[in-house]
Amino acid sequence: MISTHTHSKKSQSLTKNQRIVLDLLQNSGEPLKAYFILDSLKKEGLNSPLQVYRALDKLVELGKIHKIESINSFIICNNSNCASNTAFTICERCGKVKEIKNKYLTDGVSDLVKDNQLEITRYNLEFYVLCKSCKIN
Amino acid sequence: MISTHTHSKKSQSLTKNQRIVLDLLQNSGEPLKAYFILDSLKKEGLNSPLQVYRALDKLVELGKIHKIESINSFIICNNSNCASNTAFTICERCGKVKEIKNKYLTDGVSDLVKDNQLEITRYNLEFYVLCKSCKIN
DNA sequence: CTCTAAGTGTTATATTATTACATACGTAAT
DNA sequence: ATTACGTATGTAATAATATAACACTTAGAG
Repeated sequence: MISTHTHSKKSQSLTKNQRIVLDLLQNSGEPLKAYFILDSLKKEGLNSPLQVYRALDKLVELGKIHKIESINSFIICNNSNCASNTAFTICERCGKVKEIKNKYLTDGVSDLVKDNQLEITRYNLEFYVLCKSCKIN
Repeated sequence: MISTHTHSKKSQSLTKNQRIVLDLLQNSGEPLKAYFILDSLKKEGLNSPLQVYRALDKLVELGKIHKIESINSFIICNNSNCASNTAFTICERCGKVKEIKNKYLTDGVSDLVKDNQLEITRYNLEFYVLCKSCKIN
């Protein structure tokens, strides 16, 4: 953030590996596991786990994807700027994951911060649910 | 839950492996990793990861301990009856974990359920913070 | 052009968790 | 008391997830 007139590096400068990993997650829309990503991108030139994990780490850092801790999976961020704060529902029956952004939730988080005098840097919320279609069937 | 006058099985019938794993977590109070537990309990007769994981699974199921997904660790439940709902703060600097139970938070969760018509079966909330002592130093 | 930060490619290895299978144990119904 | 059944055990093997170490390359700032 030193130069002012150049294009922001962060918005453009994804490397090849970061790009292809991001594209895969984007096209998928679903949470994917690192080794699945590796297998899927062998033909694009990814050969080792580390290449995948490095790209994933960077993309998480940039807020472009999220890690869903309880299923060791990564998913594209569907908000433009949720940074490192994430909240998901995960269907216990079919495994379907949805990212949620909810006024009540964010308010709840704010209150929690206030109440406990915590300095929350980020959060990861995982709600296990029975999704609507699984509820019906 | 068929017989009524016998002691509740669930409250008493921990097996030896479940007992020693629970005791370790109880005495520790900190989150412990499965393989650390294994090493610690070699002298008590635990020999394989599976023995540990089976005990841990059962204890989680009984609500006596929780898994903290983002650090692959297990911690004693400090509430008597939070079932499978968990909320933790994790200090990003020192790693210290605290289980939290907070009116604002549970209210927020309730609202979220109402708002999204979700049938939440359980949740796992992990808040990364700078804890008080790390904040000072 | 040169320096530097970040990324790459590769091999090896560490860490976390499960499968499979044979055996034992505890409780309840016969 | 014996059988049947659900749950736990012990053990070996292996799968799944993630990182360390090291030499090399690239892109962008000055």
